[in-house]
Amino acid sequence: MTEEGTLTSAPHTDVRRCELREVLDRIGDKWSVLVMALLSDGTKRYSELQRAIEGISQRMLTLTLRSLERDGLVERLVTPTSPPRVDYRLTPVGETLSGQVNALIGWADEHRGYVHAARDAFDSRQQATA
Amino acid sequence: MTEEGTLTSAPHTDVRRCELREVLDRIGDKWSVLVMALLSDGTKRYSELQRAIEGISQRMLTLTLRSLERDGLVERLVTPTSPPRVDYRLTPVGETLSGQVNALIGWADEHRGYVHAARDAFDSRQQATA
DNA sequence: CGGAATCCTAGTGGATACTG
DNA sequence: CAGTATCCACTAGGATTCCG
Repeated sequence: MTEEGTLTSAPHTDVRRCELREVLDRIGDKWSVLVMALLSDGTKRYSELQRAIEGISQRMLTLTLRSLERDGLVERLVTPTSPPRVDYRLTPVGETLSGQVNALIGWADEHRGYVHAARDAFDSRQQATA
Repeated sequence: MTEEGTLTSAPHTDVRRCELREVLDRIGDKWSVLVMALLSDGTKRYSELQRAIEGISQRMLTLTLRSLERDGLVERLVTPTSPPRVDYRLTPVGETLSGQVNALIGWADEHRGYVHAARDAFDSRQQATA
């Protein structure tokens, strides 16, 4: 311990850093939470998701669903008819994460005005400087 | 309304989609929440953050701090001495977001075992197929 | 000390075409 | 319908250098 105490703070920060990164890697991507938000309304087919999300490519929808399935947050239900039918739904754990995300949306909802105002103020300050 | 009702679900989803994207863009990047987590322990200097986060480049630390400041989540306090001293701290709103992030960490903590297990199971299933 | 500017690479994700 | 495969563009972010 070469003279710490003043610079490095609470060691628990380091511990939590790892899992923090994990969640963020999980939900921080472009589509995962959007898919989960839709599935929180109930089971949906692949094509339903594709149309509902609008802007997502087939590639990304598939990749997103796969990784959600891989992590046990979404379940894939295949009905081997012709044409095939595949439904997706949240697992119980997926629902809990969806709940957390909703809390985050709540925060955004509550503070969006503040953030936008701060942003505008900052930008005009910058322009004044430039 | 050209035959909806069966495919597109709850319209509130669309509404929330936007703010959801905004929060995620805000906290989804590589460093923002890490910086906020550190600042939740109290005011810190630029160099303290740089050493504490370890792995962050000067460029990214500066960019991260700037965007957090821009959104009114972090405050920048300059002491024009020589050499200069700059401190950063969370704003009250920044603290509330930090709280949300902590909730997310809580979720990760609680379910990390489940997610890892699901992941391993999925991967070995894939390998069996291949 | 606390940055800004420039350069460059790696990974994320879009467009398109093809398949069971 | 529900994907897979390939190619390509963009940008987040790292390394380095310079500045007040």
